[in-house]
Parts: sequence; structure tokens; C-alpha cells
Amino acid sequence: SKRQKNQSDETQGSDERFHQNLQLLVRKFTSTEMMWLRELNRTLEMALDEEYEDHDRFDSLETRLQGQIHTLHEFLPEKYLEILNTQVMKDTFRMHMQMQRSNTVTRIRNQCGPAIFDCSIEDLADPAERKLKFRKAIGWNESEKTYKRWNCSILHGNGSSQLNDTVFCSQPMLRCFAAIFFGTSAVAAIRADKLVGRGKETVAGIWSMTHTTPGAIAMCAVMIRWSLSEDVLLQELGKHTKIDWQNDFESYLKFLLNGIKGRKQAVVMLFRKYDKIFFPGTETGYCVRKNEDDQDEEAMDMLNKDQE
DNA sequence: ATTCCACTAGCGCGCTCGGG
DNA sequence: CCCGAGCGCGCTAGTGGAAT
Repeated sequence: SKRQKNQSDETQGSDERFHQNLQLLVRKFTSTEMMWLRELNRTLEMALDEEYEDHDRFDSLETRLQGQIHTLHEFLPEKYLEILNTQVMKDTFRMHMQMQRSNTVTRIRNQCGPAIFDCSIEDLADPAERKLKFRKAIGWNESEKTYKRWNCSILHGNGSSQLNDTVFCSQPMLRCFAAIFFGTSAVAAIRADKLVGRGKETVAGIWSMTHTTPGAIAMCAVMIRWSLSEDVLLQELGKHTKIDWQNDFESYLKFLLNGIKGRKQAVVMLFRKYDKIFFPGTETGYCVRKNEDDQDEEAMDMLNKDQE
């Protein structure tokens, strides 16, 4: 059956609208909260553990899953939480999270790649060429023969710095964010230092985004490194690079979440920077809102210990 | 052999914008 | 004011590869 968006809301079955809204929410969730869910089915079957603390979220698989289910409970409206543990929910999450990732990687590497990375189409088209040209920029360490998730010049503001106060600030990061949430043409706007996405129907509008989220920045970082990598498919574990993309995503997420909680200056400024560019005029930034319930803090020094 | 998975080409819809 | 060109969106149908 064809889409019937032209029909008014009244003529559309409430059941159909229920599912369309859910699909929309799942896509938003993928791009703004978590691009992957570990053990999706089991997560949706899980009960909320009241003892769970964000603090321990990334310590073990069990706490990671609890983190996921807690994130879902914060994100989804009540009416969907009631039916979390159903086959419909599982199918919808699996299908539409996948579709959202597919659409995004196609957009970033193939459609916007040259504009985001200042390179030719040919540079991006061939895996071997990507490896040759960009391996260094996405974290290749020649002496250790592995990829480092933090030491990537492509993520840093001034090109080659490793300091944590410039991470996620690079032009490609901003362009990638623009491409995902404000459409392909927004990349050109960012490049020209112009306002993005005003007056156009973009996903940021469709999803009613009001501020930058940790999940969105973490996903952009993974998307950028993956787009320049020799991997052909975006999978949790990269076939050719052997990069554990899912783990890297969660590391970025951990860094950002802890940074917000601990009011780490670099992270707070990072979100302010993104909000200023992409959501000007909104006073409901993530940092402001989230900091109300923060508790005792330990000094966070993730960047130094890195890798687990 | 069959099913699943990741991704892509291309389509229709709804929107914006500019010319008449 | 309207009309049509063009754009960005999500979706469908399909490919080719991997897993079972």
C-alpha cells in the first residue's frame, strides 16, 4: 500500500499512526541516543533495576544493558514503554535502527563525503585508496599496528592535536552533524559559515530536536572514522580494520556523559559550541538541563587511560 | 537451499521558492 | 496570487554477500 501522508490525521487509523510515530522515534533514538543496542531483544525484555547507577554503566555487559534500558525509559513516551517487551517492538527497533544506520552511512560517505572531507569521489570509492589516504587520520598507530580511538586527527579541531579540549571539534565533525540532522545541503552552509536548515524540513525539525546530545556527537565521530576507513560495511566489528566500532561509540558516549556530569569544561564548551551553531536561541541546552541532578564527582581522566 | 544482513537506486510525497 | 521546478525526506524493492 502507498503512503498516505496526504490524508488528514482523522482518516488515518490510529493504529497506523501509533506505529508511524514509533518508527520515527526509533530513528531519532538511533541518531541522537544510541546508534547500536547491545543484545536488543534481551534489553527490551529486561526490567529496570532500581539499584542501577549511571556511574557504573560501562563496567560490565549487564550494567551496559541496564544503561540501555534506562536510556529507553527516559526517551520513549509511556504508551510505548508499556509494550516494550513485545515482538512488534523488537522487530521495529531492529529494522528501523538498521535502516537509519544504512541511510546515514550512505549519506556521509557517498553523498556528502567529498564536501565533508575535502577529497575526491575516487578517494572515497575504493577501500584500498581510503586505507592508503586516511588511515593515519582515523587513528592508525604504525608502531602498535592498531587503530586508536582517541588519537585521530580527523576528530580534532586544529588538525593534529591530541588534547582533549579539541576533540569532536573538527570541521568534518560539524559538517557530518549538519549532514545528518539538517540535510545534505547543510554541509555547504557550514562550509560557508552560514546558518543551517532554517525554513527547510529537516530531520532536526521532524524529530523536534532542541539541543545537541551525547549520542549524536558520538555517532558523528564513528561515522566519520568509518567513512574514511577501509571497511565496506558498517558493522559492530569492522571486517577489515578490526575496529570495534560499537565499543568505540560507547567510549565516546562515556566520555561525553561523564564530562557533562562532572561539568568538565571542555565537554560543556563542546555542547555549547554545537548548540550555538545548530540550535541557536534555545536556552534548554543539554548541559543546563542535565546538571541539576548531579552528585559527587570523581575527577575524570579518560583520555589518558584510553583503551578499556 | 534458505534466510538474514548491510547497503543502494530510485520513487513519490510534501515542502519551499521564485517567476509570471 | 498561483504554478511548477527542485529539493530533502522516508520508503520500497532489489543486490550481493554471509551465515546456517
